[in-house]
Amino acid sequence: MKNRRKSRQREVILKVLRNTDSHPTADWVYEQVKKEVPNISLGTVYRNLRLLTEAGEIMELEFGSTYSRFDGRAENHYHFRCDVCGRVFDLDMPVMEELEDRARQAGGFEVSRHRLEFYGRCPDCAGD
Amino acid sequence: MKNRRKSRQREVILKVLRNTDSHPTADWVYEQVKKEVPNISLGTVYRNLRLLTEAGEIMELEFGSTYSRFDGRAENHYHFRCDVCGRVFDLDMPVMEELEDRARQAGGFEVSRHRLEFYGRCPDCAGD
DNA sequence: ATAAATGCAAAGCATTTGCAACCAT
DNA sequence: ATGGTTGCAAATGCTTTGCATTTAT
Repeated sequence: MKNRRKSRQREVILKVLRNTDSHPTADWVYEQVKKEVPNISLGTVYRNLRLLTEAGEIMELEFGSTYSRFDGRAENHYHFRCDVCGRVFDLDMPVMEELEDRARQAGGFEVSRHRLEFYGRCPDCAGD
Repeated sequence: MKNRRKSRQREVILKVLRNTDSHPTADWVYEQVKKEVPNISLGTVYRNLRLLTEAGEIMELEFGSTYSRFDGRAENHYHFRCDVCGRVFDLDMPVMEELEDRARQAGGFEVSRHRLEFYGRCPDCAGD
């Protein structure tokens, strides 16, 4: 791993992500960070989102095929994605490490992590 | 839903997907189908992959951010993705509908489906 | 006859990258 | 001084789309 220097841009990006639970896209993060660092470029946002993900500081979520969303919480947890409004919610339910044992047995894999997502309608969109 | 006419192209695409368990990309499907329908275009492959997914005949998997992979089995089942070689495997373990109840309780969502994926190393890549 | 499906090529669009300037250590 | 970081813009690369033509029903 490369030596990392700190940068204003990266710090603000991380702060923005830590202060929202909205699972924003790279572009949304860019817009927010611009308020504090007006001349930051989108490329820098992408580069730092990658670095922060690699460093285990944040989590990258790939839902629809278009763009990724980012989560300021890096520890494993589960998500719910609303089919109607597209919002992503963190779920308050325990992470079940046992599931990984079943996957190990199922195919002789070395399992290091898992991802569980639910889909449907959120309370706000329930009546559509 | 629109009326569907049958087309040679769509039939071959579905056949290719049903006869492999390799979770191919759109481009791989395109290359295979070309052997039987030499002048098919990539656009047609994409259009039909979409139609087949909407019709519930196949399943679209979004793993890495770049391209989607497709699975000829449409019923829910779980997957394992190797971090080293990138291959995706179907897991022979039961689908746990009960998980959806926990998500419902966790946030009052209407849950219609879920997705569970494991990551790590496959047997072939275990010694890296 | 009618509308769905196709091939082709152009367009879209999120993400990546090359490069010179800049800045943290 | 050294090399990680940035802004800018051009480039990528998967996927989508417009359009004239073909084809299934």
